[in-house]
Amino acid sequence: MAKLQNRNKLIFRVAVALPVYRLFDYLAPEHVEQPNIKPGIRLEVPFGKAKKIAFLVECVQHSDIDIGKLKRVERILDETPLVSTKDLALLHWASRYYHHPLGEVFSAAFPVALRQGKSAVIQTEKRYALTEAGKAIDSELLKRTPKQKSVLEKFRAHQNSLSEAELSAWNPNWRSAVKQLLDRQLLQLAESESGINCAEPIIRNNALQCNPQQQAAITAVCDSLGQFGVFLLEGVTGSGKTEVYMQIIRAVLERGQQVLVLLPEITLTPQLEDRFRQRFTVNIAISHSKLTDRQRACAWLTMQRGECSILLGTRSALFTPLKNPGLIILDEEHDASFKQQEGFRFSARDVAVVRGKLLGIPVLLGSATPALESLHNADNKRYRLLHLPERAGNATAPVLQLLDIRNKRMQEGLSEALIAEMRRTLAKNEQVLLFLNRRGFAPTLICHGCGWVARCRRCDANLVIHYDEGILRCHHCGQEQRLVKQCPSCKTGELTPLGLGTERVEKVLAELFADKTIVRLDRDSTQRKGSLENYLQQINQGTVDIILGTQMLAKGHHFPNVTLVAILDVDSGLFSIDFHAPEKLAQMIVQVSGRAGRAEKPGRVIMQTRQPEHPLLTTLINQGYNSFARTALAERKAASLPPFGYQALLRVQALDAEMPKIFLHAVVDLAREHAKGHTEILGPVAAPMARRAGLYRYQLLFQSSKRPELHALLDELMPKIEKLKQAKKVRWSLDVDPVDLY
DNA sequence: AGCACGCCGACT
DNA sequence: GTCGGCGTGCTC
Repeated sequence: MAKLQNRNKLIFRVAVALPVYRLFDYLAPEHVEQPNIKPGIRLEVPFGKAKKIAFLVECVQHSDIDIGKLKRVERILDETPLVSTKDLALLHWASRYYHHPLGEVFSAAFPVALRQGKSAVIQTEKRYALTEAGKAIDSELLKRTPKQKSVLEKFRAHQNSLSEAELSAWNPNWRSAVKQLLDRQLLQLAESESGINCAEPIIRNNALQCNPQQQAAITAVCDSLGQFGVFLLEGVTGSGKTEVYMQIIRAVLERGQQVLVLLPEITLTPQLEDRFRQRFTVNIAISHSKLTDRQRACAWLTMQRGECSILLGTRSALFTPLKNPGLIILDEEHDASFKQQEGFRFSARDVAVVRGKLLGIPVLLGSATPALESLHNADNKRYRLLHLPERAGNATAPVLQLLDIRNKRMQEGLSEALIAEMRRTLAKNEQVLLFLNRRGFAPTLICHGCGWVARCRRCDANLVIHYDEGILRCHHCGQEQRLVKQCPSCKTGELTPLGLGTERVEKVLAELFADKTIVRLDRDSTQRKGSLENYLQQINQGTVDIILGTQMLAKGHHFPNVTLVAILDVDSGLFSIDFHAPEKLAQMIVQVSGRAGRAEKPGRVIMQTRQPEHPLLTTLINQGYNSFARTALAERKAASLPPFGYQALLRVQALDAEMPKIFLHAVVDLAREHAKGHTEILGPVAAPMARRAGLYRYQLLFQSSKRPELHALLDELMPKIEKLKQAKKVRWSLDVDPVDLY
């Protein structure tokens, strides 16, 4: 009966941004004819008591839900889909591959403003600039209106022009002063950045001369424009990858096509943007997490309409629609920040490759230290390897050496031999860079009397001493407490800092090199906005002698006058339980090394170690990253680990200590029903950090030598997991191709 | 994810 | 006697 009634009814099957796998059916709005309606458009639908934005997945004639219970779509937000059919196919693929709800995948592809239902018009930001009078006026004349004076000076400090967002970031109460300055004709409305028509020609004629390897790489990709192909550009630091990118981009632009350039989170320095703007006269859009929602929506829409030709962005920009797609570049492809680590856990690198395939365009992956997966794909001929062995210009590669510190006298992590090398370098007026991947003063506070250790109350972790702030801080949940003076346990023992952090090294450096300028670069010292840029400027002006820092030193920044790099504690990276750790350590060493010797002065890299015979280190030093990678790949193969096996990790956490385990046992029972011979179910086991931020954590690893078999299992399993009654009592998420097992 | 419905403790 | 705690269940 119901089925009869349902005939000829137009039903919209939609995805909403919820952590549920199923789709929802709605009656089409009145007077809507199917041929006009295409999947991908945004809709407003009544959902429970609220209204929600939904994405149309398909139009159907029949629903499994009783037609009387269907609600009607409230409003159609887009006349035509904002994403192409091919990109819709990409989103469906990603939802299937990562076993993540389609609505949330759609959500990730749209900028915040659009997924909240705003109309797809570009809200261009107003931009203000000093008038000629404003540039000329002596700011002292404004001293009786101090707010206007400070606004004027702000404009002078920023090339005389600022956007609304930039002003708001500086001082939220800028509007009245700006209005007064507009009235006084010291300020004017400037041309907004987007919407300028593409000027001819698209390139300024300032390309660099390329060496034969660079030329070969450019030719290889350019010959493949207009068709799918993946290229892995393996080029050491300073080998001129960016120049290769730019010359290929030029060829794409000349075909009237657009380029998507993806960069790791931290490397999105203005440096690359500057180089692109100097080279290309086309409109360039920028998209990363530090921009406002409006700015990101603007970048997304201008690319979608073809008003910009190049997009420079981070992971989340991957799904930006392109009117005329021509090329996807993903720089530093090995970088872990391309993997989204929460919610919809996707690898921007892997999805970019699939996108290139669907769009029929080349994908260019670049790195000095390619991921083992990528090298393996090159071995299989799935990717084509392009090699840039030479450093451009006269720069010579840095020399890597191990410094055996066994039984050596150490001063807060610095051996005497290293200190002597530092003095020699500084005497030549050259800079020294010290790398230690641990913030704070010391990672442990221990009682010399009774052995008590300062632990986080909410995590299985020690509290880190931050002397400068007078606190103990947990680096996993952020919890802080006052630095205690007396042992809370025995009340008598002496509290001793154990281990080494950047703060502690900074203090000893200040004693050992009292006449030198030392800069510490880590998350703590660069928290204030712009302070990192400030420090980098000081370093490049040569007013800094010793640079000390964490991970953030390893990426992107050029320090031309640094001739000595020291990695203070290379050993701590050698003994991680995660099988990715050797790869990450080798990449880190090579990346840090790349900071030295970029100019004509040769660079040296000293690694302090108590494991001077460790094969990872000796292979890397004597034979280079590629040989290390070969060895590591052979080990992965022997153990059937990725990329020779396929993994998915089900993570669970809950306030209750037992629930995660109980839930995972129920999952294992379900999984055993479906698992085939090539797939193993490992666990449940406690997560390496069994408690974090007050939640107890367990995990279950699926591992298979056959990817289709693993995915078939997950296809069956995930909807059933969702319905498990224990699932409501825990927070769970699936991570396909996990890159860290924490 | 929100948001409401639904049974057990400290308050006017 | 009520206000409200967050456990559980649903959303077309």
